[in-house]
This record gives sequence, structure tokens and C-alpha cells, in this order.
Amino acid sequence: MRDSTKGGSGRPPGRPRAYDPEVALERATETFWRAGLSGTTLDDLAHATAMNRPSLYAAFGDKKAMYLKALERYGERGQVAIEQRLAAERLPDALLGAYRAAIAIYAGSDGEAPGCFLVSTATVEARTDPRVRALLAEGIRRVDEMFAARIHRAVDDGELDDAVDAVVLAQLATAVLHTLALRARAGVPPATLEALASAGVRHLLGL
Amino acid sequence: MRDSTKGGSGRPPGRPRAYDPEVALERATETFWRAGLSGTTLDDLAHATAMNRPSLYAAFGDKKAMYLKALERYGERGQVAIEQRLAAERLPDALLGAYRAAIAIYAGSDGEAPGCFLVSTATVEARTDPRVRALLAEGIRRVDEMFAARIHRAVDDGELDDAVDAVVLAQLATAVLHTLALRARAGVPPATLEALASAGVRHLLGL
DNA sequence: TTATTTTTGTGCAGGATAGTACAAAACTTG
DNA sequence: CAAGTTTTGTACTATCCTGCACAAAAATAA
Repeated sequence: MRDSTKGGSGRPPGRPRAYDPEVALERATETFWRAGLSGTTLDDLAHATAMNRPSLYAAFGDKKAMYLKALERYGERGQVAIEQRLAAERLPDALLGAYRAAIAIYAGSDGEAPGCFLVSTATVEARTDPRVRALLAEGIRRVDEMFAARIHRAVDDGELDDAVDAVVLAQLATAVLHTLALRARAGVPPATLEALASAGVRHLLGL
Repeated sequence: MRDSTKGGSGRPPGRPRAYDPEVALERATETFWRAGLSGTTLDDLAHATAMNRPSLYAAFGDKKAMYLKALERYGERGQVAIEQRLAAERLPDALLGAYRAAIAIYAGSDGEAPGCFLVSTATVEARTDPRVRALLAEGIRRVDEMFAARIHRAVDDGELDDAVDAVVLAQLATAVLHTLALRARAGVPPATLEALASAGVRHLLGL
């Protein structure tokens, strides 16, 4: 494992990299996010990352390996982002915070409608590639588990009745996230999504 | 509009078609369902439909036109299938029937995990092709409306309180369908999906 | 039987695409 | 400054893919 940030030994020998691997993977993610794996060409990736093809191959392997790395990174980042929002004191705020954060990403800045990277692009490849299918399943499962954990906490806090089935409730909370992702990619504006999210929270929690 | 089924004038002149356009579109749909638009080649389509490329072009236009026709047809078929199940007397049976029909399709027969054709393949293209985006949005909207109409009927029948927001409830019912579609493509087995569906119905209707 | 019409099937041309070879470039070490 | 090491950038090859041209095939009509 190379480590150029730690230790005072300075730069390793050889010509230094002209790119930051982390930034490059971010740009590659954005590119795959637009047109998926099959719809993205190596030229698209090279242009987006400002790298040339040999550097892309040296850094990430072939196109599918790049895509898998991008998916993995997106899953981890998304998990962290949701977990942060779910840490809120009261359950309705926690859920709504998570949904709002997701909508901010799914709806994009300008007229674009990115949706969720996993939901929008991994679904196609999932059928033919077991690794993508596993990453998709794992992404869904982790969101389920985060919601379930938060709901359990709410039960412990006395916010929710003991009788609720936390696992089912969590899956329904994930279902709301899924529909937000799909509707965003279909072009539904963020304000409409926010209305659906808050109505969803009210209904899920029986408020 | 050619019409060879009606009228007694018999066959039109020229060499007869070796394929049934309806069957061919069905086969093309199955093929696109597997790998999406960009992941499917004309050779795949020619092989699946037992047609050669010139016949494909003559019948459907180019690859994207074929895909759009397949999407449109799938949307119409799906709408009819859901509407049939929603016609059941009691609301819980209606919803569960619709979910069960969907799961039967989404889970496939053998180990395959097809998911929903719209959700699994149109999402990728939706970002870059406005026509696909429109078909995706329309597909979602129509499901919302079917659920909303059925819920309104339930209110009229006295099965549901007047106070419920039918539109929001319908969108949540669609959310359950969406999560079923995604989980199916991720490889979740049909039995698990059925459990989620029935729990979802119970929760949605407050049973 | 001959002309006409429509479809089929082979085969091809042009272009895009993935992945790699190789020399020049940039930097460290002795 | 020279040798060694790693990355960059150009250029190339081989393959895949789309869309179409053209002749043979299969039917009807006269």
C-alpha cells in the first residue's frame, strides 16, 4: 500500500502522477452516473478525468473494474451520508433529514436529474454481472439496516411503540427512498419529492 | 394501417413475412430487458427474434426505435395487468393481488432475476434521452393514478376513512412496487418479496 | 407463364471502441 | 550530471457494431 501523505521520506522515484486518484474516481463516477457502464466510453472517462487511457488502465484496470470501484465508493459515501442524518435526536427529523439529503443529490443542481447512481445504473448490469448484483443487493441491505437500527433506537427512546416491526418499517422507509430515486431520475422536481418524503414520514410513523 | 386479419381479400402481394411482428417485439423486449439499450446489440436482437437486420429495420426502425416501442408496449401491458388485479372486491386483496402479479414477473421463472423492465433499464437512458424519461415518468404516474383510483373507490365503499390522502397513499403504494422491482433485480427471492408486500399492505392500510 | 411486389439473407463499408506498444517526459538517487 | 524509475501522451491494432446495398426467394396478378 503506497502512502505518500504519511512519513517524511518525500516523493517516491519516477515521474509524479498528474492526477489525484480520488478526484479521478469522483469524475469517473459522475460520468458513469450519466450513461451507465455500457453507455460510457473510455474516451468519455478520459475526457472527464483529464487522464489518457494508459493512465486509466494503470490506475483502475479496465472499464468494468473502474465501474465497480465507482459503485463501491458511492455505496460507502452514501452510507455515511445517510447515517449522519439519521443521527438526529427525534425520529421524524432523522428520516426527513435522510430523505432531504438524498433528494439534494438525486435532483442535482441545474436542470439535470441524476437520480441515485446505484438505482439508476447498477440495475441494468445487475442481471448479467453477479458482482454488480451483489453490490446492488448490499447497498439496499445496508440502507435497510441503518433504518432498522434507527427505528430500534426510537423504540428504546420511547418514541415508538414496542409492537412495531422495526425490520418491516425499515424496509418501507427504504421503499420511500427508492421511489424518490426513481422519480428524481424521471424528472420529478425536488419540491414535489420533498412533499412526498414528508408525507411518507408522517404515514410511516402514524403521525 | 395494414390489416391482414380482417377482410376476406386474402394475402397482400409480395413475399409473406416470416415473422409475427407482435412475437418479434416480445422477443426484443426480453432481450432489452436483460442488458438494456446500450448493452444489447443488433446481433442479439436478430438472434432473439430469428430475424435478420434488414427485416428488423423495416419492421421497427433503428435500435432506439425498437427499444422505445418495447418500452411503450410494456407500459401498456403492465397497466392492464395491474388494473385487473386492482379490480378485486376488497382493497387489501386488490393491492396484494397487484403486488403478487408484479412479483411473479419481477422474479422470473428459473434463477433469473428480471425485475421491472422500466425500472431496470429505462432509468439509465432516462437521463440522456427525453423520450425514455417521458415514458418512465408516464409509467410511474399511471401506476400512481391506478392506485389512487382504487383507494378512492375504497373510500366510497366505506373501507377507508374519508380523512386519508388518497394521492399520498397511492404514491406510497407505488413506492412498495418500486422497492419490489429493485429488490427483485438485486436477487431477493420471491418469497421474501411476498412477505414484504403483505407487510406493506398491512402497514399502508393501518391493519 | 411472365411481370410485379414485397421480404429475405448474405455480405459489406464506415465508424466507433477497447485495450496496448513505445518513445518522450519528469522526477529521484548516487 | 548520469542512471534508474515511473508516468504521460501519441499512435496503433483488432474487434465490434450499426446501418444499408443488392441479389435471390416467395408470393400475387394478369
